[in-house]
Amino acid sequence: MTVEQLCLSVLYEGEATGYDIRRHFSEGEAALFADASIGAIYPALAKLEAKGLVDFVNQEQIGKPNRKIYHITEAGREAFLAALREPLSKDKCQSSFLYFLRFAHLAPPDIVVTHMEVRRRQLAQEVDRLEKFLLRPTNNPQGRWVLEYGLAMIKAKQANLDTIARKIGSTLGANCHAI
Amino acid sequence: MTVEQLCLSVLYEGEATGYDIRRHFSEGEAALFADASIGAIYPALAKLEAKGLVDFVNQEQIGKPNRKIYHITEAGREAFLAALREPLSKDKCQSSFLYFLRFAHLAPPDIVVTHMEVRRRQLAQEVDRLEKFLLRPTNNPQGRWVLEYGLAMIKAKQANLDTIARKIGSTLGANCHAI
DNA sequence: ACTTGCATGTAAGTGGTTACATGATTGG
DNA sequence: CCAATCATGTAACCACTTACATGCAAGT
Repeated sequence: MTVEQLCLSVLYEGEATGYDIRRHFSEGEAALFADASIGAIYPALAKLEAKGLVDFVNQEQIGKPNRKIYHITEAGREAFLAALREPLSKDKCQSSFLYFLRFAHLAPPDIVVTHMEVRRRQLAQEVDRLEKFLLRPTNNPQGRWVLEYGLAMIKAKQANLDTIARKIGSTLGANCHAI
Repeated sequence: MTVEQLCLSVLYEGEATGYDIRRHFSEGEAALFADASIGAIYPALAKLEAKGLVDFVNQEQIGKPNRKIYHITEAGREAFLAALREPLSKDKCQSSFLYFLRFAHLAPPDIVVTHMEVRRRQLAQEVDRLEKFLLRPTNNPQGRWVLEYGLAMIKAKQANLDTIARKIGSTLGANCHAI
């Protein structure tokens, strides 16, 4: 799952600019399983073009910057399908929130409360976002699976957060080592 | 969540060698929210020692290599607590499995089936592992929260996998573009 | 005989991130 | 008037991964 492969995967399903691809991984459904920053996407697209896996058309716009609209080539399709047959690397997840929670008894209670509230808000927002995606009728089955997976994860996180929130009062009150 | 901070967090709760710390993030509960490779841990410990945040005792063993047993210093404790007050970076998750699933209709059906089976086995294994951890009576409340969180996530993943497995036969059979 | 576990460490290479540069338009 | 959105790109920097080097003991 390098940025190059991720770009190819987006272009497999349709034309896009670097900027479009970025949005895919920040706001789109692809954000559920990967990330790609804008500073990584542009060099990746340049490399893909050098390899002949993608090409682009320059589109001039009035009042807006030019866009390079990228398309996957036949060689690109083949490369993508070939990559899909390779063994999967193991999933990684890195949660600063969970790390914090693990040592919550060492942090000032007000910070704990703030982090919990922020988390709650973020999760609710994410549920909204995904449910809107699911309402759109154009999703293919695979896209829906991913969205449903994401939604299930977030709802499990919400349930967990509630459980912890209930426990946290007594525990933190009792043996808080923080200032 | 740099490797240095992760090392500090482990040493805050007790002495450990670099090797011990590695196990913490590969087999321990900390694996649920972070990762740190052995090649990153040793340099991190050296830097922490240079900063005076940790120190170590050399322990010679018979029939086994020497161990450097690291301890956190008072300055180290302060640095760790200070870091705990800083804003949280957002959680990242990268799932090759989900990426594959998103494009499963383009992969040969036998590969899809294999990946699903491997996934099922991995999830079951992880449930076992976490449940054993939860049986141990020595966990502090925060440790238990993390474990329960991890368990809830995996069970949600299992439920989801079952749902998809049921759907996958019809969908893949109908519009498989793969060879 | 071979692999795995224990245990430390280095060094080359990679695959990013972050910040910067540019610039017009739209909205608060 | 300032920030954000659209849009591309570069370059310095960074943290980490991977592979290697070493070596003994115990299990298969």
